[in-house]
Amino acid sequence: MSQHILTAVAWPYANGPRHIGHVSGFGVPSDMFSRYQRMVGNKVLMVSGTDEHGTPIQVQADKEGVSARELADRYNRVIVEDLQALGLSYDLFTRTTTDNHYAVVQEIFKGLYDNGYIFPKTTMGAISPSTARTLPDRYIEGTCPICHYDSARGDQCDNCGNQLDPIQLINPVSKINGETPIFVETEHFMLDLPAFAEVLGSWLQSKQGEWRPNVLKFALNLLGDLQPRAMSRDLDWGVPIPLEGWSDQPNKRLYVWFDAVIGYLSASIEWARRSGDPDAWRQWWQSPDARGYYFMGKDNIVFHAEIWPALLLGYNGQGSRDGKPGALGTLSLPSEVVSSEFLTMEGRKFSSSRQVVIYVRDFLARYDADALRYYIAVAGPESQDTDFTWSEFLNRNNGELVAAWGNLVNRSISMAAKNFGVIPEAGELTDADRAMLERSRAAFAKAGAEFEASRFKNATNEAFEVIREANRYLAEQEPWKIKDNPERVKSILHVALQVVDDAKTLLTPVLPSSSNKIYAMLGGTGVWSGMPEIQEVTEENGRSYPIITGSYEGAARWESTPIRPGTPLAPPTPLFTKLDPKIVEEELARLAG
RNA sequence: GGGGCGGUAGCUCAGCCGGUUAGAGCAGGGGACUCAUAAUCCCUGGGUCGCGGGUUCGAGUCCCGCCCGCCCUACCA
Repeated sequence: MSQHILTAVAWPYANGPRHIGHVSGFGVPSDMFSRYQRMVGNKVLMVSGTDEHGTPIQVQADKEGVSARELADRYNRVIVEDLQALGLSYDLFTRTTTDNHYAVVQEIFKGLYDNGYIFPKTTMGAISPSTARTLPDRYIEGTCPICHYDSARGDQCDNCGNQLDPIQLINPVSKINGETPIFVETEHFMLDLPAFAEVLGSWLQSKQGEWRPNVLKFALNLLGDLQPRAMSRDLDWGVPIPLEGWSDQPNKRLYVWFDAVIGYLSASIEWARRSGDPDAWRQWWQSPDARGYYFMGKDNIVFHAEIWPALLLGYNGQGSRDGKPGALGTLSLPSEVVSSEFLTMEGRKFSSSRQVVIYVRDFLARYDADALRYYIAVAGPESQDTDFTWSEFLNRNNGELVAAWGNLVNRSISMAAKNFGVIPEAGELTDADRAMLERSRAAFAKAGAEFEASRFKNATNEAFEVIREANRYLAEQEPWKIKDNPERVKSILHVALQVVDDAKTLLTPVLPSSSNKIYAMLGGTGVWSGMPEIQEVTEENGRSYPIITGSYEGAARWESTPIRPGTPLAPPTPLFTKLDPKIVEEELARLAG
């Protein structure tokens, strides 16, 4: 039975290029999941985009002397190009600065407001006297009033760990320009999170045994101490507040996180409009059979397991104040929140400023996308922090991708091409032949269950066990030694090629572009697993921007497909590039400086 | 300070509800083979499962304490 699956992928923040840690946390895992789901016949809608509002972008833009929009435009394009180059199969990758996004965000805000879940509150905020801009707590530093540590942040003291209000700091200064902030009264809209405590609690309880325990535990733990949370900021770079007396205020905008999570919905709506059926998004958001999977790094759990569900519940009128659904109708909560851990770089945290980083762009300039995808699949931060090292990358690439998998493809096809020029027909099968074929067929159920559960390491390893078994099979059968028995050689190579074909299917979610190549090598026609493309689109207001989209209706199915004897075979060219061990030192030198 | 996660062979990691001699891949050592990007295959050495207690007939596997690393702590996405 075909199901509708929403793959909601965390939105990369557009204040700079993204590094391989980012894509290992959400991009590649969500793509492997989506490709697998499409192969089993489900209707996947995979959406994301760049997150472009908020203070960090404004601060970065000020530093560079450009407008926030110019900065966002620049990095939106860089990120779009990088994610496309990685082969991430978004149905739509858009951005948060579109008219559509603004409209959807404002609709959600109004729905929450009308249902009584958002209320105004006056608080004290810090502003910079020279720019008149609000300073977020993070950007204020001073002496801790409790332990007298001299570089406590406005929100918390790193030394004693106490949470602070920036107004308590002794000698507060702006981290941006060193001036002393002034504190003024300011009015903001608060989301009434406590009104959702009960319904969130029972919703989370119902996910017991279904979600990863770390995500669930974390979310349940937060329930105990829910406080109203500000959903607006004193800033001009953001979505205006859609209420009379507020919408025209140049310095009141919705909090960036409020608008960012709504992107999943707005992007779905934008995708539907572009597809020609403006209501098509409802099949993923309003059908009780549809499932929504959200992929992100662990730092985002609170927004996806707590705040986003609360926003949806409030919009639906399902919190303790009740209410009724807004104009879009009742919206579905996440089915699953899949959070990954963090990748570190040669034992250290990624840090752009300290050059402990490798950007996706730089990586792809020197290495193949599938090489990175493979590393992430098999050694990524799936259930715990993992360390990226260049020597591990070299080993994985040369020892596994090239030596085990690439070589199996190469030796099988090249023997068959050289001896017969076509895919040979099998004669009578031996026990060993049948065992080999059975082993590879059995892998579909096993690896499939692993992909379904987002356990990409296990899924990939299952495929590699088939590959190792196939190399062993060839070593034992020794077709090169029985040239006098061509019928037996045909059978052996037929079996080997069938297993190669199966393994390329098993690895399609992980290695789409090399699987496409193998598909073509074995005589496949048309598209096997679709690849994303960049399209330039123009808004009604005349602004144009790049999106990632694509048609992913390929031939790829999650099953063993019989190869067709007689199909012409050309001598193969290597699939993967073997790397010179010298790259390890070269890359380490780049890191250092 | 509070919460979460992790600490298993040289390296990267598997080890659901506790159950026979603790596993894989890579690296190391020895051998075989030559179809293949000197790839592949076979054999092999190697572990006080962070530390200390406890529960149990029996504990990497459960409980308590401690040490170390990482993440979050809600105005960093």
